Amino acid sequence: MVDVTPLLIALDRSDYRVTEPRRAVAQLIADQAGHFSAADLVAEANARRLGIGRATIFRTLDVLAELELVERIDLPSGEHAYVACEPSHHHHVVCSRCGRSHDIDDAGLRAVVRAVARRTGFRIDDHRLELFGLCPDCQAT
Amino acid sequence: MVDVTPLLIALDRSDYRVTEPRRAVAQLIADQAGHFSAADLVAEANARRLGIGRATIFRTLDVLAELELVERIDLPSGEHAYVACEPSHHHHVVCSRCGRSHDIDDAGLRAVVRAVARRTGFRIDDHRLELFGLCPDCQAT
DNA sequence: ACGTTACTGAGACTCAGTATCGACAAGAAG
DNA sequence: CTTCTTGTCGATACTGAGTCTCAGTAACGT
Repeated sequence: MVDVTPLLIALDRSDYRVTEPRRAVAQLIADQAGHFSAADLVAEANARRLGIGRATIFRTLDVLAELELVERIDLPSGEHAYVACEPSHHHHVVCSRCGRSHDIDDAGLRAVVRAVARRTGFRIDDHRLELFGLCPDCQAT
Repeated sequence: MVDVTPLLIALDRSDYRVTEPRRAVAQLIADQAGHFSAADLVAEANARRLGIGRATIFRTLDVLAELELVERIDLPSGEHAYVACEPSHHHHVVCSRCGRSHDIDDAGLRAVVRAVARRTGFRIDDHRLELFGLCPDCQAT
């Protein structure tokens, strides 16, 4: 449940065209409560009879991932999923019950990366951190 | 290029049976230089005419992952891969050039996890950290 | 050596993601 | 407003990873 407008604004500012199907997919994404898979969007698009092709959904997800409006995550189960997020480098805590995610910033990770680089001699270019657990709401229930 | 024996010993100690196909798959894994995919093993098994079924390779990988003798990782490209490793909780630095990986321990990550838990209110149960970069050898080249 | 039962290979199957292609529409230019 | 270019569209065929089923087989406790 996010506002669509930021997605559309960012899309407009980019070199990609703002098309009807892309608006629709952006809306679908904004309506997702937690993380979602491409298949979820396809199913939802069909349910709403939007007439959007499967390929278009995958393509739009690629575009949005490219613009960092959406991020690919890998669930512990190994499945691929996406979460809507702010366009800046960061990581996510994902609730394994309701699927909602929070963005988190560095939180000391840079130091960890540096420590590992020093110990192993690797030059570290990229990293991925994903945290899974229960969000405050789901703990309460 | 790892020794197979630890794999076989651990397999023997477990409740799983030590079968010929599993020995063969363990050997294939021990022969891998860096990370590898299920498809790599299938191809290699065919090349060596081991007569091992595709399903068996997937099943054996599941077993070894269960025993934590092998770990599933997700490459930046989104592909699934595996690395052989010591059976204890830890993370990996993966060389994006040669694919070799090093195990790393905590390295301050626990503190990061705690910090995130405190800030977000999440109860964090599981996490995944993967680092990608160039190993010392590949930097030199 | 025997019997239970986990394991196996073959092959059909599912499902995510990709490639292709002719039709279409977004948006720049006039 | 019209035209033109070119990015994008939906349909559909395809690929390739991973799963499922099942009848036959082999591991290993007794």
